[in-house]
Amino acid sequence: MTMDRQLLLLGLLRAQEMHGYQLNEFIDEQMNFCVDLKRSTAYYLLDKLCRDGYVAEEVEREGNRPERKVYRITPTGEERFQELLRQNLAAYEPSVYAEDIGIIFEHQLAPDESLRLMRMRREAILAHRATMEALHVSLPPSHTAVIEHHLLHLDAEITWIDRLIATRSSHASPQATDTASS
Amino acid sequence: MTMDRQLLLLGLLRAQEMHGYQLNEFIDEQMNFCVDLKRSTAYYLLDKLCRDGYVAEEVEREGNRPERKVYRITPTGEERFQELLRQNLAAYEPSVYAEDIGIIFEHQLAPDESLRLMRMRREAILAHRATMEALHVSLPPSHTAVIEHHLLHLDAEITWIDRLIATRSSHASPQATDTASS
DNA sequence: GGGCGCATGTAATGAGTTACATGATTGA
DNA sequence: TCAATCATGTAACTCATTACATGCGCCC
Repeated sequence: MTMDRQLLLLGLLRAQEMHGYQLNEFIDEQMNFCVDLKRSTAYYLLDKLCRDGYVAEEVEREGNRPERKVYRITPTGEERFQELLRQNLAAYEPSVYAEDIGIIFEHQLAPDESLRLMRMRREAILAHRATMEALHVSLPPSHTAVIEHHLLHLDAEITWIDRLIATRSSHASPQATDTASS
Repeated sequence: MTMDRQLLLLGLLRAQEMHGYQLNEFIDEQMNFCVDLKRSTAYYLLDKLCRDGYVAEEVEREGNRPERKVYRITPTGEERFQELLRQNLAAYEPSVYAEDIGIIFEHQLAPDESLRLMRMRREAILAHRATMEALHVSLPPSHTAVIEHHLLHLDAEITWIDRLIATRSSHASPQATDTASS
């Protein structure tokens, strides 16, 4: 949602004033694993925050480099940050999962094929989990809680797909049942 | 994503041809817990599926009731369904979680308040979990896998927030630490 | 005749992305 | 001088939602 992106930008600018490019770099390098925010969208949002009075922009130029707009949070923005943060921490927004739709219709495929596809998904999840674990050591400890959050959800996803694979296996042809363990 | 909504509509129409209102009712009553699809959006998507040749519409009127457009899947639509289903089952799309953003800045609140807010969220999650469990018995067995999916993710969410609450508790004032157990 | 249910939409808006445009500096 | 990096944006588009519009039938 929009509010979370607003919270993110305000929170980052609160810690340190920045220009757009710098902010984008930071997000791309440090937060790509938990937020999805395109560069132009960030510029667009910064502009909006500015129009709403939550941040102030000041044009600056350093030597002969291209001019940059430095954004810093305003007192109204600080209030907004507090409000959004409290809201975010206290609320729970039920998610929708794309996986659910497929599962509703899954039984319309032959068990063998269905199994094959679900095993592919399983591999994809495991691969993603491995990269998350790697981040665990490479990123600063401030990210630990976030990474653990992702790992827990990934484990939930694995548990679920494993159950599905197990129940489907009992309906599949004997050859197909064993492919994963070979 | 769009593709999953397309898959959903095609899958439902594949099982049984329907008119828009009927489809909307079905989704609202049987699937509101796992998909979020507004009525006008459904009409809009049906129209789009029609223009793309995946479904055919036929105007029908029963007695004197308002006329309705009955949609049924075409052979191209059937192919599309197969393709989307296979794609959905085999792929894993990493999620982004709104909760992550709040946690990144959580330590900027006083531990007492942070705790209070996280406990509120915990309650909200538990409440939602209870309604999910209730669905478990009230909905047809075809939904079992989907509900279990949600329950697993909800449990992950609870485990996570409990850990956060536990670590935060050690920094909070003694009175605040115990509020939940009273 | 008044309100509810059936049935379909449109118009306006918002949120976000993609692809492109611009122009300067730096280093090979 | 050519490519890469720094830095900012716009224009066009898609997707989805909200709020509203319409009109008939049915039942009290």
